[in-house]
Amino acid sequence: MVEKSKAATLSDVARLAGVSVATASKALNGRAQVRASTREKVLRSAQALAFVPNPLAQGLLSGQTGTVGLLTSDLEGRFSIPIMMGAEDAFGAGSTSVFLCDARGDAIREQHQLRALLSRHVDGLIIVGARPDPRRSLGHNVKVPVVYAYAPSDDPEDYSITSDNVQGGRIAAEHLLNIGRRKIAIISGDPGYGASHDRLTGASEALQDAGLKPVGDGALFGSWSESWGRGATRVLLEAHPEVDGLVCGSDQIARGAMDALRELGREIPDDVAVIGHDNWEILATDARPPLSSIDMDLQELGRRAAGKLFEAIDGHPSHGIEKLPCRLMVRGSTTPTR
Amino acid sequence: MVEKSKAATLSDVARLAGVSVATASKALNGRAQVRASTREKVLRSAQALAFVPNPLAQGLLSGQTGTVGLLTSDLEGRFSIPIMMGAEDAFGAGSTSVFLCDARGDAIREQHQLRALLSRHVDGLIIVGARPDPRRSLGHNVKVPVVYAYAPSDDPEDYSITSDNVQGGRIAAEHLLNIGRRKIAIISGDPGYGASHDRLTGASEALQDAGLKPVGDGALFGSWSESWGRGATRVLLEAHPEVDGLVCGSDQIARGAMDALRELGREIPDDVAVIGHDNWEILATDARPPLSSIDMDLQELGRRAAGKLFEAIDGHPSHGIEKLPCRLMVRGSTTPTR
DNA sequence: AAAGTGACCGAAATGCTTTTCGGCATGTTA
DNA sequence: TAACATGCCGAAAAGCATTTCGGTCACTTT
Repeated sequence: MVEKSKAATLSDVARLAGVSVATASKALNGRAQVRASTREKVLRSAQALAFVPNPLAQGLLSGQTGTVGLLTSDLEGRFSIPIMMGAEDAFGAGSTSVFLCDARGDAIREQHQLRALLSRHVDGLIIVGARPDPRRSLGHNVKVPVVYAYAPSDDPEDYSITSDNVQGGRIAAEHLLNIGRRKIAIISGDPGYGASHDRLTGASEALQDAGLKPVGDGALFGSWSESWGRGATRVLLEAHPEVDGLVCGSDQIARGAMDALRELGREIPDDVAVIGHDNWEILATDARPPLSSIDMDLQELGRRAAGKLFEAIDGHPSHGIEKLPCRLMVRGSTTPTR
Repeated sequence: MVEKSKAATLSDVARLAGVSVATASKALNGRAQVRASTREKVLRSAQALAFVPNPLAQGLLSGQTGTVGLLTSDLEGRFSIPIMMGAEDAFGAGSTSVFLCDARGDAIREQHQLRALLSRHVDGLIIVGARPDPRRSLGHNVKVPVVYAYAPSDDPEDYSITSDNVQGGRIAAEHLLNIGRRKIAIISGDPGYGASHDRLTGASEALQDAGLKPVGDGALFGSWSESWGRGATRVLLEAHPEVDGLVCGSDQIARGAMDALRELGREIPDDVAVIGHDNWEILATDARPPLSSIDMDLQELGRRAAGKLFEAIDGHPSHGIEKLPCRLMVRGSTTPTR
């Protein structure tokens, strides 16, 4: 019942309805020059045969294929996935299908995939980066609209949408301020990532606006790992035992920090409140206590990217870099019990 | 330089080469009835124009589109991703493109996506499940080859490839035996998952083969969470302090168990060795000590699924359920230091 | 020299849908 | 009633690559 034996064609429908294929086409597409009764007949025939127009033939004629390419530089990256979901969500709702390609972080491979997609005459492209730092533009000789998601293009003529890490860092720190913390330290992530610096900038600004400075020198860079979180926390607490709030560059770092705090005998969140970044559910919800975090709303980012691509395909392209604000997810690690 | 201004067609090539489109086609496709010098001319023209045959036109004629559908029931599930990568890897190497669809675990939505894929005349389908329990078959009225990955079909006529959880549980326990542990307990996961039972079965068999029985009653079911791992470990150690090895149903459980063990003052792995399942890098490698685990080799599973789908498309379908063996990943949690 | 044999190339059909344009028939107006 | 307008439908082309089949030309054979 999923598919008829041999996929009915338009001429099958026309024959059954007793009209020409031209008339059948017009009837099905709502063209004007068809009598109501004729249209009715055609529609019933199409229904009976479970007719679905062949997209290949349609595309051959119109030039539009109803497909888009989703080219990720790295499928492993957990950030690409929600973006893909959002995009797939937005497209799937219409009648657009998504070609998935993974470049494995390899530029050669990316070129290859790109050619494959273009040869299939995709109507547009979404380029999903693995990390939120700028990447090289595909250039203007690609004749279909392109939207860059997560990793913005280095060409301001392109349209890119990425996460607002400065704002994310800001609301993380503001949240700790809101629950009354004043001795707030910041543990950043890998200094090779722009996101590390942006998040730090945002958090620092928030503290500054409150007339405060981060405890320590505010430039604790390391890696995105739990062990860095543990190590940094120990060093930090040794030098500044007065710390009562910790803004961490990622959830992994926060998990490590929480481990270290527990081993140092600090209660979370009563002695020290901790907030992470990324809202990586599996790490955040199962922590002790559950970890508050900053959600980058990546699925929404994917949806927006898809929406912008649609607009560009319809002839209304955007330009520049759009930053999607992050959202605060409050959990036990910043909900004082006393 | 990525794409010519307007996509050269075969007749452009033919005109430039001074031959007919028929001859040009034959020359490019290696057909016999073309003089070598003519073929040469055509090839050069094609090169000059960067000619790529339009897959739409090709597909219209041949019935084959060079596309397959990848229908996942749940993109969030971290298990689908490596499988997709493997499949995309296998297809991308050839000239097949992959349509990605996410059913969000909804049967209605799945039907919708399925129709969309079939209307696009995909040459085959890979159905990726979110969990390794059997799922309903799509049935035989789908006229293209179908391969089920991770979640097997309930119809033995279909071809499915899934992870061998019994074998995975077995090698986990065997590994602990190999490093000399004899008081081994098993903490299973969610009893609603067949994988929980299978992994338990495998581990129990291994112990039995060694003339041992699992410490406790061997039926500790709970959930796939860290907190379950913590709780179960505490209960277990209270009743059976002699435990020296722990087979956990997942890496999350193992992480929880390790937390609890540390709080109980047990050294890992010297007092108690711990092994998880799934080899979820982010949890396993950053644990203290790094967590040994069982890798389901999901990327290979995806590649195999793609390979089998190719064979089926070529007219050589397989049937039944194939189980892909798991691999042991040894890390610090089972590498005694004294 | 006439008939025959390959080798090689091109016209045309195929696959399916959409669109344009011409044509038929009915109804309307002078 | 003749001329015209309108509404509706169908033939045909376009979009592109592939394949079949018929045809041309050069060369061989008798």
